[in-house]
Amino acid sequence: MAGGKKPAARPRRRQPKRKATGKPAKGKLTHDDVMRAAARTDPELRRRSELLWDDRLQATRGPKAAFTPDDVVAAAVRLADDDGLAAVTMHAVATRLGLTTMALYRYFPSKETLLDAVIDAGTGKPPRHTEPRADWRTEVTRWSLAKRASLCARPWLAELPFVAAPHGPNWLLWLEAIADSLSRTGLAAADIGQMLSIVDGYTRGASDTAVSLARSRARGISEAEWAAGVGADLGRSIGDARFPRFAAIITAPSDGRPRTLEESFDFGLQRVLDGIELYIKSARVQTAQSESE
Amino acid sequence: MAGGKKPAARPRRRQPKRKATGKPAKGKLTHDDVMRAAARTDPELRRRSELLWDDRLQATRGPKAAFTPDDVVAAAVRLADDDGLAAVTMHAVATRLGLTTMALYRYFPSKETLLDAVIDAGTGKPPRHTEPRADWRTEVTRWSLAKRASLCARPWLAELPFVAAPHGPNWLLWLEAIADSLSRTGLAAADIGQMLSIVDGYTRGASDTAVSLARSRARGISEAEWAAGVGADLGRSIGDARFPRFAAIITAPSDGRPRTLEESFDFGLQRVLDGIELYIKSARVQTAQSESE
DNA sequence: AGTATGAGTGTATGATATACACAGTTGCAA
DNA sequence: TTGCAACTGTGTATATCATACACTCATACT
Repeated sequence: MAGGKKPAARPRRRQPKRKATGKPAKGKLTHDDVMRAAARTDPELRRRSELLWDDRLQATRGPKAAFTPDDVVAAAVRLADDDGLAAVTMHAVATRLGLTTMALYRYFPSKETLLDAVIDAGTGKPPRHTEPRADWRTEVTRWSLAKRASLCARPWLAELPFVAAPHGPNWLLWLEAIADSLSRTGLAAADIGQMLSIVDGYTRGASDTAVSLARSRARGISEAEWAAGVGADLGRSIGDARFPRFAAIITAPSDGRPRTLEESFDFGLQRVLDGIELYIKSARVQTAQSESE
Repeated sequence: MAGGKKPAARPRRRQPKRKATGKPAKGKLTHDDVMRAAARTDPELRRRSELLWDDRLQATRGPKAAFTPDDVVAAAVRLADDDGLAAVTMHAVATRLGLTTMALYRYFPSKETLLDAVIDAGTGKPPRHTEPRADWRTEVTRWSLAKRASLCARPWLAELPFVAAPHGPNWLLWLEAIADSLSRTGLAAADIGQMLSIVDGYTRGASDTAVSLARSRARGISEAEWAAGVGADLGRSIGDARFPRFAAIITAPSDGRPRTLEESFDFGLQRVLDGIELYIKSARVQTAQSESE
C-alpha cells in the first residue's frame, strides 16, 4: 500500500519556490510565514521532514534505481509487522529487497529518516467514508475507534517515541478527517482545534492498554498470559498499604458483565464527548446571546 | 532521589511467601489469584517485573558491593537528564560510578532491566498533598497538571515506549493518588477505575506537544526553533487541497490572546472533567432512584 | 584457617549503523 | 559514435554497543 502507483500524479519538486512575497495578510498565518519559519529550524529536523514530503528528483543519468523509496519503506513495514520494530535493521531491509546493506543509503540518508517514512506508512490513511455522513458525534466516535484499531494493528508503532517523529502526510490526513467531522458542530475553527486535541489525546492515551495487548500477541504471547502479566503488576497493590484506593478498584466486583477493553475505551470516549457536547451547547448559547444584543 | 536512604525500612525478601490458601473469596480477585496468574506469565516479563518490586537478598559472603542498585539507577537518570536517553549506555553509567562496564551486570542482568528501573525512577512520586484537601475536581485537575509537568520534566521518558515497560511502584503511586481523589465523587470502585483511565489517558495523550517542546529544549533548541519546526509540518496543510479543514484551523484568527500550550491543555482537561461530572450526576440520580423504589 | 560466595576486571564476540573507495551502467553532449 | 558525468550498487573498514566468559581477589561463615 504505502504510496500506491501513480508516478505521474505529483508535480512538486525540491526547489527554492520563492514566490514574490506579497502583503502579510493581516494576522493570519500564511504559507510563506511558515516556510520562512521553517528555514530557521533545526537543520536536522528539517532534513528529516523534507524526505517525507518532497519527492526526490528523478535522476536522468546513470542506471535506474531498482526500487523506489516506497518499496524500501514497504519492505521495512513488512519486517516490523512480522517480527517487531527490532527486526528492522538496515541489513534486514536490504536483504529483503535483495540488496546489500549499503545500497539502502542510496534511498535514505540514514536509518532515522527511513524510520520516519516507516512511521508515516505504518500510520496509514484514515478509513474512507463508506457509510453516509452522520452527526458529528457518530463520526467522531467512528474516527476514534478507527484510530485505536489502527494503533493496535501496528503495535510496533508504540515502540517508537511518537513525540520524536516528524509528522507526515498520513498523520495530517487523520487530523483532517476528524477536523472535517468536527466542523459539523458549527464551532469556530480555533475551537475545533481544541476539540480535536481532546479527542486525539484521549484516543492515543487511552489506547495503550490495548496496544500493549496487541504487542504481546504479536510476540506470540496469549491473551491469558498477557492478562496474567498485567495482573501481576497491578496486583502488587492488593497487599500493599501504599495503594488502598487502587487495590479497591482492582478487587471491585464487576457487577454484571466484565467490560472488555473496547467497551471501556468507548465508555470513556462517550464521557469525553459529553464534555465536548456540553461546550458546544454553551458556545451556541453565547453566540445566540451576543447576536441578540 | 530515586529511592532515598533508608536501608532498614524494607523487610521484604524474595521468598516463597506461600500463605495457607484459604477460601477463594467469592468473585473477588485476590492477591493469590494474581500471583498464581503471574506464575503462568511470560517468563521474561516476570523477571523484569521482579526486579522492580523485590529486593534482592543481601549477600552474606564475599565483598560488599560498592553501590546499591538505586545508585546505579540514579547515575543512569542523571545521564538521561543531562544528555538524553541515548547517552545512557552501560559504559557511560559504569564510568559515572567509577566502575567498568561489566560490573553493572552484577546489579542488573541486562540493560533492559536497568531501563525498567530507570523508567520507574524517572516517573517519580506524585507530589505530596501540601494544600488542604479539596473537591474531587480541583484535586484531579492538580493531579493532571502535575503529571503533565512531570512528563515534561523528564522528556526522555517519551523516548521510551511507555507501553512496553512493566509498571513499577511509582507508577502505581500516581494511580493511587488520582484514585484517592476520585473516591470523593462517591462513585463505585469500578466506575472510579473508568474515570481514572479517562483522565490518565487524556493527560498522557494530550501532553505530547509539550513533551516534544521540552525534549527539543533539552537538546538545546530554542522555543522559536521548535515552533518553526512544528509549524513547518503543520503548515504543509495550508497550500494542500487534501487538508482544507485542518488548514482552516491552522490559519484561524486567534481571536484575542493566543492560548499557551498550558492553557490549551487545561481547557481540554476541563471539558473532559465536564463529561465526568455529568456522569457522576447521572449516577447519583440512578442510585437515588433505585433506592426510592 | 579454610573455603564457598560473590564483586569487580579484562578480553572477546557479534550485532549494528555508517563512512569510504570502487565498479559497473546509463544517457546526454561533443 | 564516443566519452564522460552522474548515478546505482558492492565490499570493506570502523566505531559503538551489549554482553558472554574466564579470571582475580576480598570477605565472612564453617
